[in-house]
Amino acid sequence: MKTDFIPIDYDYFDFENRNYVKIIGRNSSGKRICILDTCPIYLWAILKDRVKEKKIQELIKKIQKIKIKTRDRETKVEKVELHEKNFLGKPVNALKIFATNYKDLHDIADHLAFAEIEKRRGYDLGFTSHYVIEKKLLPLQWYEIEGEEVSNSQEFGGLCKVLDVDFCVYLNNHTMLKDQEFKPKVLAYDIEADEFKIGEGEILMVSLVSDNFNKVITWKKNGDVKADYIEYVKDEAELLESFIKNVKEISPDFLVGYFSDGFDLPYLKVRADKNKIKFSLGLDESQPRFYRGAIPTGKISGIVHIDLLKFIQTAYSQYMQSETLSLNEVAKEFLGDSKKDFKFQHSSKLEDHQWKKYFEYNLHDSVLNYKLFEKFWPDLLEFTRIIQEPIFDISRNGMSNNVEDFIIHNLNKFNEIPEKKPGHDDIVKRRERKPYEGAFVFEPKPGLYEDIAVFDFTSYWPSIIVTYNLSKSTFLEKKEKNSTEVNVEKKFYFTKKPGFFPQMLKEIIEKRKQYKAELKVKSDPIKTARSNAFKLLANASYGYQGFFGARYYCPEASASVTAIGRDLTKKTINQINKHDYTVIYSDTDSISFKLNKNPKKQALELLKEINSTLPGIIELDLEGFFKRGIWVTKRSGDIGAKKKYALIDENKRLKIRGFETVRRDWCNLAREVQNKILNQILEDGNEKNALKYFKEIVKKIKSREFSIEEFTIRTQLKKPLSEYKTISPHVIAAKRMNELDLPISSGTLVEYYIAETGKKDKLVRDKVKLPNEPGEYNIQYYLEHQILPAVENIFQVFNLETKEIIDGKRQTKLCDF
DNA sequence: ATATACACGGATCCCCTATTTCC
DNA sequence: GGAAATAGGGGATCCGTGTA
Repeated sequence: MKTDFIPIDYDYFDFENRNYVKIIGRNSSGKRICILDTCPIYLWAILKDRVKEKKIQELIKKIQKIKIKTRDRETKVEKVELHEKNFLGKPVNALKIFATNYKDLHDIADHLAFAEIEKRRGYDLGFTSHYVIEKKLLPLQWYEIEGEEVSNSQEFGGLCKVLDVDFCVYLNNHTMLKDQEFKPKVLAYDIEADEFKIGEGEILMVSLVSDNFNKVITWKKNGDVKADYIEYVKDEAELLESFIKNVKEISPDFLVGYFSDGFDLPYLKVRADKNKIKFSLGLDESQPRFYRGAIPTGKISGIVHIDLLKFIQTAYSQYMQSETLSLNEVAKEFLGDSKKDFKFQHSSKLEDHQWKKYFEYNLHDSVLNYKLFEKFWPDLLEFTRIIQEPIFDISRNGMSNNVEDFIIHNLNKFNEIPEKKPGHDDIVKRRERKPYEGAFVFEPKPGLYEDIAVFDFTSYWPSIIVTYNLSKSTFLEKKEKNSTEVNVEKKFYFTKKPGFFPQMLKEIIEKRKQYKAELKVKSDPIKTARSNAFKLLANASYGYQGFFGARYYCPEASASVTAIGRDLTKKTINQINKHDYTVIYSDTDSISFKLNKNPKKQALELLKEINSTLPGIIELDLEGFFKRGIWVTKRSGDIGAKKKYALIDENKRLKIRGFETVRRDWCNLAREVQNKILNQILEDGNEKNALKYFKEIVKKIKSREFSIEEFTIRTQLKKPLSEYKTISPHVIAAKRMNELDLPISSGTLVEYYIAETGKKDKLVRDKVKLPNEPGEYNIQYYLEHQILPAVENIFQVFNLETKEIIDGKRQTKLCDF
């Protein structure tokens, strides 16, 4: 049969010792199709230089005879071919050694201890990656496929018969089609249970949201709530059965949750086990499979289970305003919507009239999940297409994995044999490496400045990698003729013959440029996010080379990137200073400078001039013009603080970096007060109003006019309690929570405040109280350790000693101004 | 489990010295 | 009067959270 087809979910199985791929997807009329296919499996044996033809032929014969007996099966080398390939950019002779099953590749590699063989590679890729590379049937791209329909056949042990799809096809050939829209079928879900620990309590309700479909399944009939979205069932067992039934009826491509890898899906599975119900969500009636990790991963056969939290974590968290990645905050930021108001209580404590709210709350969580998926779908799609791994993995992988997968799937264009993953010993050694020197940060002179321009290099590190061809495969052990020389601690040399990694990176940078251009035409949050996501992928490519787990680890390249970057930034600073401007500050790829009464147009001319001298694809861009900006001193000493500044543009929009205002581990009041003062000073151009405001605040604090919430300090636990060497206030707070049976773990955002104790406690931690513990905020602590530190350096710019305002002394210095 | 380095700043830890306390 | 305990100063270290 012939049809169009878009591959969505990839899985594989063994039949008669051979690997087969099982791809679930759709055609344009919405029919669900399963494709079965196989591909040759092989590894590479890279031969040493100058092995004679005769020797090679002998070697091939020897390898062809390899037979391996493992505990459960017998296998052999199927055939051996000689190829001319590249490895790390250098031409090599390599034997392509074919096997029956990809799981045998490791064993075969172990049997290749021949003197003629230099290295063995390509045995650690995984079958799905292998298949996609071999057959180029790429995820989420449209194809015309042709093959034999096997829907009702007994082949492969009757696999197709149990599969809940419209057609099962054994693939003969496929050609890529022009892109057309694909609107996936999405089902969002969310559960509510009494206990947080997986499977400890009963599941009270589960909500499901899809296109024109809203449902809450529950067995809690308290309050007799009537609503058309509620489906009442008898008990938890029926709830689970109804959940399975609903999923099967809707038959989504994507089942979407939030933290559902770590909560909803495993919870459902454990409760199903307890109720002796087979949790057969898969299209082949299989139960979800969980893969161990810090947080388990839940895979459902044929339906892509997406945990939005994971994708947001790797792709967006760095660029978000939200301080936590809770569904509520993320929904607020991306949807302008939030969770329904409902205070969690144990169901036994709920009164009848509260249940309606609970159901609505539960339903709305799924609504948010559904909407978030819609928001992120373009991004998931782009990431999947460019990286070429199944979306299930793309949505969960960290950035290093994404970069590496991108490389792996593009190696064939360069006739490259893949490098292997580092082994345990390599990793240990790599982790001991001293950090290489990073970016250059200019020490600012504290002060309030007027009329500022900010330039920045676009995708700085990646464009240096591309321009100077810096990577593992281009790194030279010794100086060669016509090579690039980089002065780091010693001299590093790189060939000028373009390497595959820099060339691939160029593609990512171009994508990023394209999205940024679109963003400039018309901005919306998702375009911003997408542009940032590609920026992240590009920047991660730089980090990747310095990452100990990378196949293409090359700290020499990373160190060279930053060395070149430091030089170029400094050179550009000098160039700007020479043109009658004054550089105030610079960090890595950005330079802020005073216009010194020169017109903006002139600064843009300078930008053009600089750009004409920049090498390769390196480009300097205008970040913006600003009316005023403030830089302050460090808390210790009187030198200018780096990574701390605030700017205001013509439209009174603030850009605050590094200040306590943007740090979540400071109490709200300190952050608010600092924000207002920065805003006021930058708007007014002087400190008068700000100072008046500050004095009022101090008075109010002293007369206890604020509530405890304003003083709550939030700090995240970054590891298990037992691993802390220093018992800091947030550790004490966490310990207290633990005693009260409140759930804490690595990652928990601990909240506490510093209270009056009446005693002469030396340590801050002795004054810690949890938000709901009765007490009064410690006036002295908050003034001296939160409010004052937040504003002191700002007023110091105007030669004001704020300490005296707190102590209530007369303001002598004020008159001096 | 894990992209990199640079940077700030609070709180505690730890060592040393000076002072106080105890017998 | 001498030894032990305590206080406090200051630098080192831990820790969380930013910027790029």
